[in-house]
Amino acid sequence: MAGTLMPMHTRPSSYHHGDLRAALLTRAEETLREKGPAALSLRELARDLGVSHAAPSRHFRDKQALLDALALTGFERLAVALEGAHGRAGASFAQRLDVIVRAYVDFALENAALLDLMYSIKHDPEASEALRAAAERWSALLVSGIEEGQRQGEVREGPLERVGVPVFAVLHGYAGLVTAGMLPPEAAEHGLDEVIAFALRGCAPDAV
Amino acid sequence: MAGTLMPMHTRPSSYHHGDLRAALLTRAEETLREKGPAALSLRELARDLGVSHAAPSRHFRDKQALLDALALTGFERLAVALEGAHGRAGASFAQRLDVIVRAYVDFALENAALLDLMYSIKHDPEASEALRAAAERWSALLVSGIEEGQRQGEVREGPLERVGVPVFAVLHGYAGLVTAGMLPPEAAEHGLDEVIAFALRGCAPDAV
DNA sequence: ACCTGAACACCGTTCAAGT
DNA sequence: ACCTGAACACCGTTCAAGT
Repeated sequence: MAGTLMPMHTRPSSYHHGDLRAALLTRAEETLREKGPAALSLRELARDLGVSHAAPSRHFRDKQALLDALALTGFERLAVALEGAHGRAGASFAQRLDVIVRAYVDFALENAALLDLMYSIKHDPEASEALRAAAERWSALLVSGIEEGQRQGEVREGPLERVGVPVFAVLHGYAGLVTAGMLPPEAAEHGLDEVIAFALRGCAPDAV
Repeated sequence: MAGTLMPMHTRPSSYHHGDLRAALLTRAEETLREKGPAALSLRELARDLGVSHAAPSRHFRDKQALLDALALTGFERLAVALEGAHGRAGASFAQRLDVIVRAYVDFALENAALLDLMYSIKHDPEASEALRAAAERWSALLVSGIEEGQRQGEVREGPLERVGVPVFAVLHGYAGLVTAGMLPPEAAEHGLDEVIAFALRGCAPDAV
């Protein structure tokens, strides 16, 4: 679909034959990972890619728009990672929860700065629509897992949002504590196992 | 419209007889609350307080130092709020947990931007020492609550860090989800009750 | 001691102009 | 269409100099 006659060998002066937008996002993610959010500057991004400092504005209205787009790709990658893990999980609720929790925490550890960005996006009425949709793609996985667990009798009854919220909270909170370095290393060691066991007890039906 | 009644009883030229540091922190907290972290600028702070833009550097080595100090005051206020709530709590573990969780979430809602800052501080070997101490002042409350609960037989046995980490995680995660606006209003409504019940089940001893 | 004023090297954003 | 170059109004940080 892309330019049929475009030479692939790079001519330095017009290297970005239409994919400057993608190149900006890729580079932004690299510097976010390597140097943190404070080091993200449109002008430096442009410099790195060999375009003028005004070029990015053709693809992102302002800096926030680039951050929004970056968060969006983050939610998409998170969804892909979790869907992959879910596909490899066993049939019981305990197995699915275990696999999803581990995949989420793995993603958080490998993309700490990006995850932070994802949850700190300003909620413009416009951008948040797309973001919420992307975020829901993976939380739907958690929700359907709980729903299935209820059918199997492994999860207590109750409205989905209610049973799901606490599980979402432990997950999100543990990932946040670990990536913020708020847990001493000893606690982080087996902390994840404890969190999973804790969540399972919290989800379990009342004894009869 | 503003000009005529200016003087107050403050001499505009040297109002800060030694408490510029405190004034900077107070004003920083206000603009953090009102206009968000992106709007925090040393130069604007100085302008607001009627000093030169170089004056803040006498009290804070750089911007990060001011943010660190701001986070520190945040942890101190959080500790005070939780200790107050804890003092008013009942004798059972369930009552103490309820009171602490609600106080934490209240603090998170009233100081969303500040809490964000508190947990996103760069961990310089130096600043993090004081920060960790301040953070531990309130988490010690949670830990001793759990310890007491174990003595009362309301909380399952196990090393403190392990039992405490999941509780800390739900708390932190729920507060984060709410302040980030990631929960639909219906879910936020009774979400807190569900989170507390969930945590209690997670802490409960195994049935015998 | 505490603060000022100027200077430096950066920003994000806008806009006429080039190709 | 896509990008450039200059311009504008901001930053944080440093430092000689004032009081």
